[in-house]
Order: sequence, then structure tokens, then C-alpha cells
Amino acid sequence: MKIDRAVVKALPLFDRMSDEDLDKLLGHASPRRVPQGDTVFEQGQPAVSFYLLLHGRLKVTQVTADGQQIIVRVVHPGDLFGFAKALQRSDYPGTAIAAAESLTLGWPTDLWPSFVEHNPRLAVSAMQTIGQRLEEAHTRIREMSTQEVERRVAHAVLRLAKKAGRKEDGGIRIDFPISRQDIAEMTGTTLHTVSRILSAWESLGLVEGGRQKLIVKNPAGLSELAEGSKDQA
Amino acid sequence: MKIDRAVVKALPLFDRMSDEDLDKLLGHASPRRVPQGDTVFEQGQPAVSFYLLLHGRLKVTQVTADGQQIIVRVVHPGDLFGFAKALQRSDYPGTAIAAAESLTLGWPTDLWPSFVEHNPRLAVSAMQTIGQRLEEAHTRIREMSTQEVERRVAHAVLRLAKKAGRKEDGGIRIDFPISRQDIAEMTGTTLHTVSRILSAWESLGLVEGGRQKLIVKNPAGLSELAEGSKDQA
DNA sequence: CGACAGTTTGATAGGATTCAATCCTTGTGG
DNA sequence: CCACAAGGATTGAATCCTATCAAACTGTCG
Repeated sequence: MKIDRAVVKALPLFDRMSDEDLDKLLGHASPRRVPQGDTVFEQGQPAVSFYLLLHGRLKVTQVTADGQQIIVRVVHPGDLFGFAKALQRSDYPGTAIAAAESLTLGWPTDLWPSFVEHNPRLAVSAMQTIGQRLEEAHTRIREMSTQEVERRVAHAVLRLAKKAGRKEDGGIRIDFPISRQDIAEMTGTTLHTVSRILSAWESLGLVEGGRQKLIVKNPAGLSELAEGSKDQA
Repeated sequence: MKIDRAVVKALPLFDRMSDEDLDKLLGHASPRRVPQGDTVFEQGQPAVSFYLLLHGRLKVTQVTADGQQIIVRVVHPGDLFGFAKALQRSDYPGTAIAAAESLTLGWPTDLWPSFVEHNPRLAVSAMQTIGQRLEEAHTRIREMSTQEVERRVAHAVLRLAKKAGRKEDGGIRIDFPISRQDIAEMTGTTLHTVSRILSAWESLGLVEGGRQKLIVKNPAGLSELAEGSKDQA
């Protein structure tokens, strides 16, 4: 399969890299088409590769010892994922599963250290990426510590709309199949509660739901909910 | 104030650095004694320096828009902290306050990029550090999503015992002043609930409480609680 | 047109927060 | 050295949000 160099070059992570270096990088990369529902790697497997998502959408999940599942994060096009080696561990901490048909680019994990040492710029960029992810994690911790479920769901939906939203007639549609269960696993609640909340929102005209479908009709209204306007009164 | 080079050199983050480079590094560092209750930096301030904790104990807190406070993490001796620049932001995301009298080493933030570019090894180490922190954050998210309060508190206490425990007559003492409120802010609950839980544990002989004091008498018993033995039955 | 996966909705129970009051402990000042 | 202030901790009672249990519904796919 032919890899479009321009696509990769457009990503912030690689934009400072010379064409020469980039070609060398792409020379080692293996593209892979991932059908919906298939996994790129699974929790506990040895980390043999790290990846870049070119197209589609992935969910990274973790299963706890007692069988409960959570969604750690959603991978959007342009995101690097599965670089366990950078986290100083030899196996993947989670499972990456395609929420929609996806296209990934994979490199052998062994190449990571040499990449980083040969391209300090890349090292800095990668570190910033992880840093941002850390901040997102802290945001989530903060939300889960201090906010009730409805606000957390509001935040999660707004984030999805921003990261994976596509404008549509009178609303922003989440551009990949997403279930109530998924949202529940992102916010630390149950699908029942999510369903109730979305139903309530739908009757308020804030969103429009459906089977694995979600359209935000009134982002401003949702934001108000998310920010907890009740304190302002 | 004289800085003990050997102390710094012993840290994993710097152990691969040459004496020469290390001296250059320390030449730019400013040591600072931080009395209990004082802050090293505060949330929202411009990130002028990044730090290393040599001695003592710090709590990194965040305050939400509506005034609620959470403890993001506890900084232990040997930990790097406050490197907001690496997270691609110009201000500190949280406040670092001394839980006990502490000693820090600070460098101007501007030096960070040059450090990293001149010492790829350091870049890798730093990235691993952030990576570990990310994992910790995910662990916390997972716990908050799936576990009831008592198990979360058990985990938090065990972590504290491991990171800041000091053996004592028939128990492991958390070696810095810590209140129920602190534990509540670490686990996303209220001090009341924490107090009730600790009281219950004390009557079971698992811990011994007191004013800003906590001694783990039976780590194994606590672990059992933390792992959720109820599912095993 | 079944069958299944996803969704909705009702009823119930329970864990945790909130509100409130009291009790300790520690440090300070007279 | 003792008393008092002040922050910290404990405990009770009531409430409420959310999970759980349970059942029915519906859109979609083969």
C-alpha cells in the first residue's frame, strides 16, 4: 500500500522533520487496514510496535481484574498510540479496538529509542503529546472527583463533538458509531444512567440520540450544563 | 548552600549523566528550603522554573472553577515536578505546597529544551517519568470508575505507605502530616466518609489513626480490602 | 421475518454526601 | 503551668443521587 507522505508531514508531530528523515521513517512503517471491531493490539500483549492513526477512530480500553471495562481514551486521526516503550513497559496497558474502519501505520518498538535520539525535536514533541495526555487524564480525575454524573457526561459529549464532530443539518454529529455503553465507560457510570440523561437532554432539545448515534443540537446549552451554571444562580 | 552532587547522581533520572554535565546542571540550580505550609509555586502562575525535590514532601493540588480542591499527586524525594514547559504550557497547572518541611532544587524553565536536546538520555528518562505518571493517572481513573470508596481509600493508603512509609513498632507510619481531608481529596470523596472508613478499620485493627497521623498495622489485610476479596467468595 | 444488540424505562435499594453537633488534640498566651 | 482558642476528627440523622434489578421496546441485519 502506498503511504501518502504529505498526510504524515502535515501532522504536528512530524512537521519539523526533513523529507529525507521522514522517508527513512516511512520506510520502516507498515500500514494496516483495521475493520470495525478488530483490535490493533490487546491489553497484556508484548509491545512489538507503536502506531499512528491515519484514518478512522479507535477506542483504547482497559479491563480490570474483576472484569469491568473502561475506555481510557479515544484515538483520533493524527494521534500516536501504543507507544508503551516510552512508558517504560514491555506490554500494552490497554486494548485498541476500531470503533470504525481505520487505517494505521505501525513501527517496530525497537526503533523508538533511535528515533528519539536521532531526532531530539521528535523527542520533545512526543513528550508534549504525552504531557497533554496527562493533562487530559488529570482533567478527567478532577471531573470524576468533584462533579456529578450529568456534568461529566456533558463534558465527555462536548469533547467528542469537538474531536470527532461533523457539522450536519442543525447539529454536530459524532462521526463514528458510539453507544450509550461507550459513553458510560468513558464517564465512569452505567449505560442506564447515560440513557436516562440523554433522554432528558433529548426532550430539552439539546441532543438527538439514536442507535449508536449522537447529534449535539445545542452545544451552548450543553456547555452551560457542563460548567455547572447552578452555582452562578 | 552546598548541593550534594552524590545525592542527585543517585537519582535514576540523572544516573547516566557524566559528572561534567551534572556539574553544569547543578551550576544553574537554586536550592530552596520550604517551610511546612508554604508553596513552591501556585496554580496559574507563569512557569518560570522546574524543580527537583531533595527532601520532604509536597502535595500538588488543583482548585476547580467552583472552588473545590483535589490533590493531583504527592511529590516524594527524588521526584521532578513543575515542568509545565514539557507539557507545552506556560503556567503551572497546580499548586505545590509543602506537607512537611522540604528542600527543593530549581532550574529556570528556559533551560529545559537545551537540557533535553543536549542530553537525549535525559529526554528519554524524563519521558519515562511522565509516562509513569500517566499510568498512575489512568490507574486512578480506573479506580474511580469502577471501585467503591472504601477500596479507593485502601489503595491510596497502601500507595502512601509504600512511597512514604517508615517502619515503626508494629506498623508502617505515613511519614508526613496527613489529614482525613487530604485523603478525601486524593480519593474523590469527603473527609466524613474517610473518617468513618478509617474508624471502621481501626476497630478491625487494620490501621491506627490520629491527628494528621496514620499508621498501617496490617498491610496484608488492607490489600485484601483493596483487591476486593468479596468477588472471590 | 425472526433474532439480537442496543436502548429505554420503572421500581427499588443502598452507598455516600450533606447537614449538624460534639469531641479531641495541639499549640499559644497569659 | 493552665486555660483557651482553633483546627482536626468523630458520629448521628436525613437525604439524594446513582447503581442495580427487571422488563419491555426497537431498529437492524442476515
